[in-house]
Parts: sequence; C-alpha cells; structure tokens
Amino acid sequence: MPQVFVTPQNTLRERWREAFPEAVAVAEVPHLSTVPSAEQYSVWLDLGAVPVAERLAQARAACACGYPVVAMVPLPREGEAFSLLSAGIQGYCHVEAASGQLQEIAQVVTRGGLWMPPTMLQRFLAVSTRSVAAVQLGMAEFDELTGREQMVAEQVALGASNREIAEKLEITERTVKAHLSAIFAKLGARDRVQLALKMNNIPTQHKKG
Amino acid sequence: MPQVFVTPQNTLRERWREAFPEAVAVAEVPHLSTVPSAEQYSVWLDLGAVPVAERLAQARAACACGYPVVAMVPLPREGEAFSLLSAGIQGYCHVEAASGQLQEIAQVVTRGGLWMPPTMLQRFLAVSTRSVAAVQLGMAEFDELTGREQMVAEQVALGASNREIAEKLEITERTVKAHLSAIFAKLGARDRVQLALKMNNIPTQHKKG
DNA sequence: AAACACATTGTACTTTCGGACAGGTTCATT
DNA sequence: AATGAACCTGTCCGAAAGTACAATGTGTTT
Repeated sequence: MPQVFVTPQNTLRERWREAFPEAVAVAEVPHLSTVPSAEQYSVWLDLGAVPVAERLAQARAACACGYPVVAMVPLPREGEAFSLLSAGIQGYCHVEAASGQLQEIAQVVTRGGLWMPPTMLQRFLAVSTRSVAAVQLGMAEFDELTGREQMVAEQVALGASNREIAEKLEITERTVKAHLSAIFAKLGARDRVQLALKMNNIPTQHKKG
Repeated sequence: MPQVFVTPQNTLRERWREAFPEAVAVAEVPHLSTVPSAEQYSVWLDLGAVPVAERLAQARAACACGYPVVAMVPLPREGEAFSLLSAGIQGYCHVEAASGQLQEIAQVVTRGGLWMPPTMLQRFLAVSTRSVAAVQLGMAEFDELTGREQMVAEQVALGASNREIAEKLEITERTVKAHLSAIFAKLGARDRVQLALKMNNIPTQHKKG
C-alpha cells in the first residue's frame, strides 16, 4: 500500500523516504483527490506546522477521502489524540518518529487497527477500566459456568455446530448437548443463537417464554 | 527476539512456525524458567484449552517471568481483555490469528506497546470518550438482499425463531424458510447462528464447506 | 407481450437441535 | 467412607431447522 504524505513543504523528509522509498508528497489535503484512486493509500498528515485549532478540520478532511489517516504532531497530547481519533483518524504519532516505527504504524493502520504511543494507550485503558467494568458485570453469569461449559459456550459464540464442538473438544456430540443444556439454564438463553449473541454482548429481543 | 509458545500440546502450530521459524514450544508456564534466560523472549500463551477461570492465574504466572506476554484465546472478550491486560500481559489476540498478524503483534509488544484486536481497541476508545460510536458499518453484502430478506435477516440477528419471524412479518413459516435459504446463499452463511453473528459484524470461525 | 425479479406457499424429506431419562467416572471435600 | 460437583456417555423422541422440487401471483422492465 503506497504512502502519501501531506506536508506543507511538499517534500519528503529523509525518515519518510527511509521507511517508504516509494512514498509521495502533496502540499495540501485537497490535493489528495489528485492522486490515482485505483490503489489503496495510507495518508500521513504532517501537522507540525498546523495550528492546533485547525488540526481537527484537516484530519476530518483527510479522513473524508476514505483512506486510513495517520496524524503526526510535534508533541502528542492525550486530549488531541482523543479528538482526532474520534474524528476518524487511525494513527497518532510523533512527527519525528523513527522510520522503523513508521513502518510499524503503517502495518497496523492498513490492517484496520488504531495506533498511538504505547504509554498513551495504557493511559486510555486505565481510564476506560471503570466504564467497561459495568459491561463486564453483565457477563458475571459467564463465571457461573464450569470450565468445560465455558469452552462450549465460546465455540457456540463462534458459530460452531455441535459436531464441530465435539471434534474440537474431543468429546461426544451427546456431551456437547449436555453442556449446552446446562449453559442455557444458567444463562437464561433459549437456544444457541441467543447464546451466541449473549456471548458477544448483543442484546436479544425475543426472550424465552 | 525469540518467541516461546506455551501450549498444552507442546507442539507449535503451523501458523506459529510460519510467523516465527525459530520459535520454541513448552508445555506449561513453569517450564518457562528452563529456557535460557540471557536473551529477551516474547511469551505466547495458548489459552484455547484453558478454562476461563484459570486464565488469569496463568497469565500472572507468565508475566512473573519478566518477558512480554501475549494471551491467545478462542473468543476475545472485552472483560477478559481487561483483566488480563491489567494483570500485566501486553497482548491479547485470537488463538487463530494469522501469521502476519502474529508478527505485527510481536513488533508491538517487543517495543513495549500493548496489542488487542482493533475493534476491541476502538470499543475501549469509544467508552473512554463516552461518545458511543455505534458505527454500524454498512455491510455491502447486506444490500444484495431483497427488502423482505433484509427484514428476515434482521430478525435472525435479534435471535428470533422462524415462528416468531413469521408472526412478526405476517407470513408463513414456510416463507420464512424460503427467504432464509436465499439469505444463506447470498451471504455465505451456513445457518442462522452464523447469520446472526455476521449481521452483528462478528467474525465466525467455522465456515461452510 | 414477454421476460424478469420478487414475494409467497405447498408437500415432502433429511438433518440438526434440545430435552427427558438413565447411567457411568473422577476428584475433592466432608 | 460418603457426599457432591464436574465431566462424560448412552438411547429415545419431538421440535425446529434447512433443502429439494414445484407452483402462483404481483409487479416492473424490455
């Protein structure tokens, strides 16, 4: 996947060429539409010379092109990371990032992932711990299942049939059914579909009567 | 950095060898202390056959060795990701992750980063920002369905049975089956469970033969 | 008018699922 | 030794799900 760097100077930094020998540079976000559109690009926004107030708008404009966008700033800040990631960018890194790190970021974002500095990521996790704790409580029922039942439930959540589960766990199809019956009773699911949805934190409409 | 896989079978999966030709396998976490300690290792925990209740303990034990630890599970869950990441692991991924992804994960964790499935990361971010980004990604395949088929598919995604769908749409149960057969063919789903999961953007493991 | 997509329903059939009933083992606790 | 929990398995049976083959009616497009 080719790399496009949006930078005011319209020239590639050495590090960028080092990381991506075939990268190209454009001066402004609107010019992105001038690059050949057949291929899949990653867009790198050099926000080093862009006022903080204007960065969000630029990020939005870049995201509108449909390509994964990585914002590069002189001094990564949590608040800015929040707003930009919420705006749809997929990467947020230091503008002086080493070439190796640039390649790593490229890998992550081209696969649909998000990238931000590790320390920042850990902060995010710490912050969201409490909020998600509530979600976890919903699956407190899951802990009521025995070890074997949990394995069966996981397989159902992946769309496996009884036969497949039996083969995977090396037990009889009959045993799978036994575990399933226990699971349904404990989790209040009506059938494997509702179990599969419940396991994935998806609410179901039709409860058992 | 060499890779050590902790797996009950004590044998490396093909994917793992594919990703890391020089990887080694050990049967249990305690055996980790037997590997030469001069070098820097990444430890991969195969938790596929480990009861959920015991996973946290295993993760803690592995982390105690001082190496970066990646936990691999059959069905990544947010709650589990939290408890394990809080316990000190640096990666949390699917046990069936492709070799390319494994390499990506290795890069991230060896540089001190955390890795988890992109969708999960986005969920965490969404929770943190409190902006419930219910980004319902438009499923291209979904548009291939006729109007009536879409309605049936939606009901299945809510956990409805054929009888319930028939009542809701005021048609015969037989007609529901007809629509379902068409839906399965168009979306490549094997049964209603896989359809329900697909409709909710959840990947399934067992495809149709 | 003809062709076509869509929606609907029927009969008949096979497969899968889930429960009822009845056991068996292993292992830890009492 | 006894109790119980977890795990495993068997047979039987009914319900649900899914498929095959066939058909009708409604629209719209050509």
